[in-house]
Amino acid sequence: MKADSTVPADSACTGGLPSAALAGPVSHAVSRVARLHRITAGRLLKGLGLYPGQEFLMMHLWDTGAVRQAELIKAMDLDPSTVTKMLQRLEQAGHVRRRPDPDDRRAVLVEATEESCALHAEVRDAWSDLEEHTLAGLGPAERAELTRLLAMVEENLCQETGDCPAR
Amino acid sequence: MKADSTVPADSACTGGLPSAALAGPVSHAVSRVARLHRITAGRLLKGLGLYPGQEFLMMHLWDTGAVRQAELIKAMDLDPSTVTKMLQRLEQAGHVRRRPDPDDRRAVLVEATEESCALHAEVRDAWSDLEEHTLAGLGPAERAELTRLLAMVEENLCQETGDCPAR
DNA sequence: AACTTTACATTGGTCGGCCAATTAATAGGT
DNA sequence: ACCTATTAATTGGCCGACCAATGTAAAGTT
Repeated sequence: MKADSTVPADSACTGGLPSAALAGPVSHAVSRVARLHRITAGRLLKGLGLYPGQEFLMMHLWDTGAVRQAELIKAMDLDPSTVTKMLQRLEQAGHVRRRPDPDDRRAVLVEATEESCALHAEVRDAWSDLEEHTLAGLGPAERAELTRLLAMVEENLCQETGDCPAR
Repeated sequence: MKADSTVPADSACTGGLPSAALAGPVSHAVSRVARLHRITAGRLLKGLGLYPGQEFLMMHLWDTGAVRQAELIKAMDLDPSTVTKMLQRLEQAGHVRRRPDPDDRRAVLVEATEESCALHAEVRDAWSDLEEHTLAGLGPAERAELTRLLAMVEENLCQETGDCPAR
């Protein structure tokens, strides 16, 4: 007998409804998509010696050149401690260099190393791949609409959490 | 002088383009929305003694009653080690009970505790709040469209990552 | 000048989440 | 029966990300 694991015998406190997707279908979808998206990004980035999340930081550094860490934190909109630890790892990996700011002795200047510049194009390619995999099968209008709707959702959530760039 | 941090002096290897949002606008948006969504969920769940991610698991347990851990892993589509650790914490918090499966001595049966049932409604309410905050300002048609587009994206990504339920 | 507040960065702890490797028990094949 | 997969779950290690608390340096106040 194959173990009838599909008969929970109405055990605990089941109200009889499939709670998860029912209480918040979009929230549910957002969570799942986010996870899959991150995994995909991770796979693409793995060969480049980066972990998902680090690309953002590197991209920003490649764009801006040397910046104060505080600026970076504000731009990425992440917790300061998160950035500190990411930078420690990125520095040890040779992707980033840090030096004290001569003008402000508590600040730190951060910049991408020359070696990391080789990654620049590869990361961009990886992200193009990611974007394409993500949006495969969606037409231009659908992509535009998705972008618009996500922007609205982001706006909603960021004025809720308080820490959004546009404020 | 206030440190002209906006003049990187064309330092590193800047191609002159804002890489991040340019290489993958939707991917970028997905990442940001996901983070904000998770933070919001965390805030709502904090009072209930749950951390973001745990609601899914609990909701599933509330729905199904006692299940084998392997079933749970398949249903949540998470890494086995992730589930193990989550369950250890949830067990210690008193939300979950585990016992060996008599029919299969390597398997473990998991179920929500009676005390956790009090959370059931609260979690559902929290998720309703979350859903509402997320979708504020979007009309029914827009919500439907967003749901549809997210489902397409999820389909794309899950057949890419390999571990998707519908397969 | 001395004091207070604010800003910058770090450390320590916790959680979700992944991967890789391990142990134990069930199935399968010969 | 024996030996070999295959499956179930755990452990340890790592990373992103959060919060809380700390120490230091710069601004602002009196």
